[in-house]
Amino acid sequence: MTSQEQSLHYLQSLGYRLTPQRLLVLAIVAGGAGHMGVDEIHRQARAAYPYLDLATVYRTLRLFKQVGVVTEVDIDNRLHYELTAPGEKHHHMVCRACHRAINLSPHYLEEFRDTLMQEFGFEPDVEHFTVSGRCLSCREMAAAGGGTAVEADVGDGGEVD
Amino acid sequence: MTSQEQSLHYLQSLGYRLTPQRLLVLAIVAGGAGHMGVDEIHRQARAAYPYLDLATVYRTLRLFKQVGVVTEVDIDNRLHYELTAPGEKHHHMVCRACHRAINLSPHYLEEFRDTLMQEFGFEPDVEHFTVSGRCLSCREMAAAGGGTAVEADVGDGGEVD
DNA sequence: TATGTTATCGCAAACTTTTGCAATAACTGG
DNA sequence: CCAGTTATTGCAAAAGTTTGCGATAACATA
Repeated sequence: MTSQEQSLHYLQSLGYRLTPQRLLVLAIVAGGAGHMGVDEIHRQARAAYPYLDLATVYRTLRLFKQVGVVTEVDIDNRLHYELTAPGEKHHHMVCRACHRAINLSPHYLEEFRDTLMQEFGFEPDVEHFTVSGRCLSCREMAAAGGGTAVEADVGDGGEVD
Repeated sequence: MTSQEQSLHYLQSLGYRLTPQRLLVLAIVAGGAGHMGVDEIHRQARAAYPYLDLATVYRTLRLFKQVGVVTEVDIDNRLHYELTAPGEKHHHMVCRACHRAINLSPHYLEEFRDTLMQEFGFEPDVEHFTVSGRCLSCREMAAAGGGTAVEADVGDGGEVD
């Protein structure tokens, strides 16, 4: 049983229905390399099934995220999704300057999570976890370029995961 | 010199201009108790200066956040802002079920931050940090209510901060 | 104080994401 | 396999947030 089929069984066991739209979106996210933007998922989905609406894509991805099938990453104020790889989960550090996403092993979060659970009874969503910040190269660049007030507008950002 | 005036001087020292709109927005956020929604800030601002546009409020708050004057908190997919209190900074845990925000002392983040800096050279924005998850009471409720697939729609959420 | 430069504003429109609603289709039980 | 229940869809519209652009006003210099 592939991991896709597992996800589908899991959805069904939770009482959700298996629709062609959901199969399609899952297949596309599974097929894509790394994080995919919502619009790209929608575009690919339309190629196979032209009637599929953007709202359905959003709803489907929200559901997938809720049950843990996909992982949501916010890159430059836009939602991106990737398959949650069980066993080799990872989180993300997204640079606020170049918008590149760097993988982060869950190991770094475990301690933090445990502390929050013990101290506050608060269960953080480490499944869907993203830290924003500045990556090494952007920090170096900023240090070299020096401190103008008006921040340089950064282009599209580069390859991701 | 009040902390508001300090913020304004700081803005100016970075090369940003001091405009009535910025003074107004800063005063309102400083005057509000706890996190304020963008629309509420806008409404209050309009009372004093009816021409002030929503886009300006957004731009102003984004700038304030960027320079660290305010802290952004995402509550149920809506942006909220509060004054960054230097010396007594805190972060937030936002419950994804009841949307309540619980304060989190920076102490819990320091170690995490140091690790990321050392291992990856990545400087996380712990200034503007929010963990989503489920709070104690919502977890207990979920455990009692048990596992229907369709999640109960949760109301407006309660007091914050 | 007068003048030039340019960051900022207001407005309008775009973009991203969410939501209401009637029609449809997935699952259930007979 | 058929009918009933209701989750899900597509569509349209709203809500929240961002952006382009010409006009304005803040700051610097003289």
